[in-house]
Amino acid sequence: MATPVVTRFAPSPTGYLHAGGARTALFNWLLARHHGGQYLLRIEDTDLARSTEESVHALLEDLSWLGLNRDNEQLVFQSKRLDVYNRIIADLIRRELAYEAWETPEELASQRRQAEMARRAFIYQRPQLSDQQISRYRAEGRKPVVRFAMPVREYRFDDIVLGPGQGVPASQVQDFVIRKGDGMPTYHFAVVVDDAETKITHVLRGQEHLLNTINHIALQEALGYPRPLYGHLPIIQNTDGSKMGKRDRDKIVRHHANLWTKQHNATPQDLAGQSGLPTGRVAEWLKDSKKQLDGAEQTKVMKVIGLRESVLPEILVHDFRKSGYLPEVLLNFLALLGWSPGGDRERMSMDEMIRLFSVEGIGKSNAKFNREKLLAFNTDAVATASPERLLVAFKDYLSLNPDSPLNGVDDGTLAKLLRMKKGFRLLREVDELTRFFFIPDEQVLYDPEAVEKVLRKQEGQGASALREIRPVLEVIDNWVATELEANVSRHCERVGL
RNA sequence: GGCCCCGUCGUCUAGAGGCCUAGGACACGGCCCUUUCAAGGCCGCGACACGGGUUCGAAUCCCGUCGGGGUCACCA
Repeated sequence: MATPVVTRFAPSPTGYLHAGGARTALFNWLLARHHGGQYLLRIEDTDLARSTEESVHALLEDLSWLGLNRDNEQLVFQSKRLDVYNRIIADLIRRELAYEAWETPEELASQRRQAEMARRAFIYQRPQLSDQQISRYRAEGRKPVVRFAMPVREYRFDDIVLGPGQGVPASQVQDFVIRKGDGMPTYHFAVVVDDAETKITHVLRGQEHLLNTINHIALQEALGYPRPLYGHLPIIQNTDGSKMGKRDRDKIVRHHANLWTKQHNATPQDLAGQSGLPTGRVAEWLKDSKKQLDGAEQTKVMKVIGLRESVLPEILVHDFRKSGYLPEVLLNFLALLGWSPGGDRERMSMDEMIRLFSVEGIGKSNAKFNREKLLAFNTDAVATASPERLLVAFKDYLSLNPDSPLNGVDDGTLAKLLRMKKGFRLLREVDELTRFFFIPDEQVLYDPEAVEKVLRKQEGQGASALREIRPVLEVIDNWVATELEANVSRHCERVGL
């Protein structure tokens, strides 16, 4: 009997789940489900400055929308396990496999600068410190970090995606931090301890972790832990080849905000005032591309400058949900970014993916995120989805778009709207193209292109045709399709249209 | 820059030495349908990065070049 497969997804709660994270979660989930194993969820909140409780909620919400259910009832938070980590670290120090290091971040930064100027990679060198120096640092109030004394040798491991012999030569290994100045363990340490404790058998993660693996292996060897199988997934990129991240949206909003201030001869103060945000915040954000607005701030600014949600590329799972994609479609598409069941197979249900999933089908090269294809998948899926499925999805969409006038409309009517717009691509389209039913006439927005093309064409013939059809429709008692068709046709024949 | 990973149509990929005149999907182009926007139908354009080997035979194996990406945190 083979050992059961245990996988995990271990996000850090620093914001919404993004598409790349969702794919990592999906692959681990699929692997576990395919083998009838377990898929665990753990929260890696060791970064005190960036982790938030809201993010934890957002993460759970996104994961549950996607339907990637976990097998551990109790959520593990690393921040609540300090005693466990500290005990192990104390033991490593006692065995002289780890030690306290006293450099300040500034000192390290300057060492790195020197390395960079010398055009070589920075390798940390453990200084020989006397007891006096150490007590002097202590007296200064310095907080030491703990570093793992990495045995200097070549490290190699077999990657289940990239193949055998992955790793680095001895020249690249260095002692790395396992406990930070604030007392929290680093990712490298906590991940090794927790994976071992929960008996994780397979770790599928992004390729950005490939070289980290040697640190984890060294730690496992020092602690007598078994080594799970590692598989490093190709990275998801934007169409231009850059790494896909949430900055992409912020960049676009900033660009339009700057345009807006120019066109309206406005100041950052004006923008801040109108959007109800602190002036300093907005001014800094406008000129500093390293600063980012959070989701709520972004929405406020977009309202002021008249930027529509639909021009922003979706990056976060939340974005896709808000745009009106079906979760199973997102997952199907994400699965195909770096994995293929072989042959021509593309459109798959969750059950099919579980059945067909295998590590062998995971590719090695990076994949660019192609929204057009995702849209096409969604178009297909909503065209074949049952009315019940669509209604549920539509109501979910509306719950994320509280500003839509369709909120509060009864289910029967929503179902009719969905039927009426058959052939739609995104639920957002149904919303935007049918909201004229539910808002005052003067708020109805006309598509200028359509007005030109239809109403104004042939010297306003389009508009007058509509005017003339009105009395024809008014007198119809039995408001059904056949009746409408008959009356409209008769009218058209009469006036020669 | 050091180290590491990768390299089939514009994009995602199928392809595990002869099944390949390289298949599919999305995009794109044309035609059809349609007084909006879509959806739909038919047809088409389009790739093995380059150079050397190995072999009777290479997209598939080896080497080099070039190109892309990752990493070099008290972030994960």
